[in-house]
Amino acid sequence: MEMMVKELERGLQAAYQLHIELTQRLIEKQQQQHNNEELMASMDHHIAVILQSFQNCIARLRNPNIQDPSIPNTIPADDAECFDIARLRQSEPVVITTDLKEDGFKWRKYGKKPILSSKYPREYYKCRYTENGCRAFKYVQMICDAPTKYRVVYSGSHTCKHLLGDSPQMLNFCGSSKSSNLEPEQGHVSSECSILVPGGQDDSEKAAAYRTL
DNA sequence: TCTATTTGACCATA
DNA sequence: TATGGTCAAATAGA
Repeated sequence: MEMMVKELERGLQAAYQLHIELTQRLIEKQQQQHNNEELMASMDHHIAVILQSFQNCIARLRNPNIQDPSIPNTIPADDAECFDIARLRQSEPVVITTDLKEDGFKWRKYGKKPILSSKYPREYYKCRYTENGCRAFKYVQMICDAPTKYRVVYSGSHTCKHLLGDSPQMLNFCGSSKSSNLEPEQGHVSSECSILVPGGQDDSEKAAAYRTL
């Protein structure tokens, strides 16, 4: 049983890595030629399906009582400390990344706070174009330093068009509409180093995903 | 001089 | 009341 979970987690992690690398290459390619939105959207869709399958299986194996993926799972206290459960329950997309390079948007840092449950401070960012009505924001928190990993939590939706390379089709955080009722832009494609955990998913899936990282 | 970052203070919430 | 989130003045860098 535990071995099955481990194997699934390994597959999930590999799928995440594939997602990250493919997305990164496609973004690079897109900056040279602007005609591969269909390919990106298609790739994103297939990878999302793969990731969801892994997450569902892991969640079910870890908690056989789960009848439906939408039913929240219980997360061990240890994990709760690591992953800030209060935030997870707000159904925001979370990204675990090893670097904080461009994610396709321009951000302005507006705050930094030490977090009690973590030895690393949390940094708060808003979209650079909030004055244009864009309500996207995120916060970044280092979750370990060797190797360096950051958890990035996104909230709100980008309504601005100021994306890197002026490619408005590049990214929209599907499922992040808790604080926005705006429609997602056409062709949501996750960004460089992104591991999307859309808000529609349940906590057990998220927790399963996090445990692998 | 403009823009981005830092940081202390204030506010909201549990 | 403790904690997290945001604001805004001060500061740094280009």
